[in-house]
Amino acid sequence: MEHSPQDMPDPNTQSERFTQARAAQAVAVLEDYAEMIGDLTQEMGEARITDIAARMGVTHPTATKAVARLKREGLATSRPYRGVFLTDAGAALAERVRARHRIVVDVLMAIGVPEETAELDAEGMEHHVSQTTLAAFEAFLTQRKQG
Amino acid sequence: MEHSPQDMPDPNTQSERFTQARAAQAVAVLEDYAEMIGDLTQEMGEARITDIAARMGVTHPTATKAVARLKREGLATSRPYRGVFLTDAGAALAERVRARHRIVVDVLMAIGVPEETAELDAEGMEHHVSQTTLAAFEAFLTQRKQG
DNA sequence: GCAGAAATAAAGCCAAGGCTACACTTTTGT
DNA sequence: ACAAAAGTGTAGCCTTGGCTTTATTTCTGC
Repeated sequence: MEHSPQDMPDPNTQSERFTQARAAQAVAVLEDYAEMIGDLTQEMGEARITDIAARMGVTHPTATKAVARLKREGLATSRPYRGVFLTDAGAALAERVRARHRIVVDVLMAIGVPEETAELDAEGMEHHVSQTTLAAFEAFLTQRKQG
Repeated sequence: MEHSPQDMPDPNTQSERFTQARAAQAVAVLEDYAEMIGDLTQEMGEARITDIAARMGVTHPTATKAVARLKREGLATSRPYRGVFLTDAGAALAERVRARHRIVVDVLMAIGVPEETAELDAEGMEHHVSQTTLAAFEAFLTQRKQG
């Protein structure tokens, strides 16, 4: 006797969702580091490995590895014992990430989430917010402001 | 001349956010598999490795490894060549995850995100939704329904 | 200008979560 | 009943992203 999964999405649809979520997660680290380097460059004049590591909550070798990956992906440059700098592509990514982060936090707060919690949760959530969802978020915020 | 990062959160606060996001990510796989096993058990009578793998979008060895981790964590049981079953703890986790998923999807849709996109994005976002945010989501949905 | 402190680099370990390839059960169909 | 198909298990490889330890370089204070 065959049971059929009436209440579940079909296997193909479902597997694509998980696959996509994994893909989003794979770029999350790049996004976070790019944004961090951008912020530090802007605020401190340069982004040093030690500061990056401290703010990301990792040890400096871990930060160094992440920067190596950024360089490999063409998002950053650095020379030994010197700071890290974003390429144009890296800066563009950082800016997109920064904007998206702000919108996610604003939406959470508009819904009633306290600011610190919004910042906390947004840090993980933002990487999974698609273009479509982001557009809906912006529309929602605009409407709230005007209404 | 010293630049001070006036527009950035202090390093400690910020590192805690990233650390927490990483912690959430670490349990995401457990949550996803637990929910999947629960769903399959309910809908098909049992959860077989092949079905789990197909729906998670991975190969069966990968699913087997994940199940091994679930067993190690006391969330599931299985015997060779037989299906996978959730322990009480696993079933409780699956139910929490299922409920949270539904709420996240509902919130996204209430904000104006199309259903399929909501399902897609929720799959990654949900793991980063804290208790506090979840409570705010529920309040938001209730208010919408009543208003 | 030099010694000690701080920062960076380099090497090597670990677990997680993907994969392929191959071996072995179990189920199925005739 | 037994051969073929399907399902499952196991081994081994890769990358990522953590970590510690140890070297090297740069910076700083006197």
